[in-house]
Amino acid sequence: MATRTDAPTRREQILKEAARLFAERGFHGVGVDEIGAAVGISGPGLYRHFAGKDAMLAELLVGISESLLRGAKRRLEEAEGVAPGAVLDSLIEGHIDFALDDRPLITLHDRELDRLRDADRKLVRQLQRQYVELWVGVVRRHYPDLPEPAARSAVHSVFGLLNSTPHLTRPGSLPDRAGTAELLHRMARGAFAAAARS
Amino acid sequence: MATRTDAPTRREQILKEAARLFAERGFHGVGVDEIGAAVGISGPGLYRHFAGKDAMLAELLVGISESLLRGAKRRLEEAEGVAPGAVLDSLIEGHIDFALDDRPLITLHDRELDRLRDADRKLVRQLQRQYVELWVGVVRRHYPDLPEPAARSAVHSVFGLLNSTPHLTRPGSLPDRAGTAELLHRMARGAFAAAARS
DNA sequence: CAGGGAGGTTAGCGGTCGTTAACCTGAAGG
DNA sequence: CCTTCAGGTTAACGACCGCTAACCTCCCTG
Repeated sequence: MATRTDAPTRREQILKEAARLFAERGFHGVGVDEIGAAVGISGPGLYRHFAGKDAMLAELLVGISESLLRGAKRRLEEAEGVAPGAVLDSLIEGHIDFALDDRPLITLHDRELDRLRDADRKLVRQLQRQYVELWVGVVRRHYPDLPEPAARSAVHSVFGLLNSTPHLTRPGSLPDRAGTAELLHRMARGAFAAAARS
Repeated sequence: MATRTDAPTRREQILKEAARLFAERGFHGVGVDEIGAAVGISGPGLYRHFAGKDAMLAELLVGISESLLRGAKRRLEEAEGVAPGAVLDSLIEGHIDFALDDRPLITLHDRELDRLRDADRKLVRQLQRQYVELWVGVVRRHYPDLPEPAARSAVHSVFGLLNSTPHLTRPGSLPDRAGTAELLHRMARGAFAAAARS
């Protein structure tokens, strides 16, 4: 995997700033002029790169959903044959990395879905559903006695737990990334274990 | 406690519908005409009851925060002298009841805070902080070895877990309220216990 | 039975927002 | 050296939105 060292393209700059602004003030609370100003150009200049404001949100949400699902699939394949508990740990770790490193995206992910055009929303929902079902499968392999509906609820709840990071430590980045990650990981595992103790 | 049987006032109708709409489409995504239509009057008619759209959101958010804090204080007092674990259970139960019965409000509570005027936002934040600190105190009494910053992070994360209910079961009300509540309760307890296992 | 206030109505104003149109500019390529 | 084109610019349009103004209509009350 070529960890990119080249400068980000203008499109990428725009997406990054748009994500931050959308997460801070909501999709309808941000004007195109603000997004443009955040990357040093003026509002209408954005239309050289995107068809419209909606298209930016769509690309962000589809990108997140695909990235989450792709990462989870990769971790599932890599863990072929190992203990199901280890696979679950790997999924949790991946989700925490995402939540800690791409906080605006995680926020948008479950907050602005309904602002999408029908086709895009369907796609994002489908990707999200696949991601959830992948988790449900792993959880049930590790806790065979946990009924499927309960497992699905538990997965959603653990997502809520892991996605709570944006609420911690408002402005500056987290004080102790490793410690926070480890605490979240332990809590997620504890929550699943408690869900399985019928 | 006089469980009210009388009809809701117009103000209350408006607040309820506004909460639902704000939660569904975001504060900026809802027009006053829509809110009016939801209670059978037209947009400007709302101004007989509220100073403006901002005032509705402010009243909603202050109301939620006060209600949560008041309930938690009451539960804390009622549990004078009992085991700290039981107090924690009572707090969890209260928060779950709120999350299950007032889903739009719980959604607004951590989503639209930044749309408030400065004075209102300060007030709501202060109430939220008191609520969190009350939880932190109870958690630390039950798990004395858990350091305070970790306890605070754990409380925020458990809120994320409990507040995830709006994401479960999209349209209709939950299939099994009691079962859902019990699952959430167990998971919250498991998450706290895991956080305390250094 | 006057009258006055509570709670509506519609018309419209001023501002903002997303988007388009028309134009400009600097760098690359034949 | 001329052309082209990617990537900007400003001006402006149309739609929408929050809110006010002006008016109406019951219903209660002295």
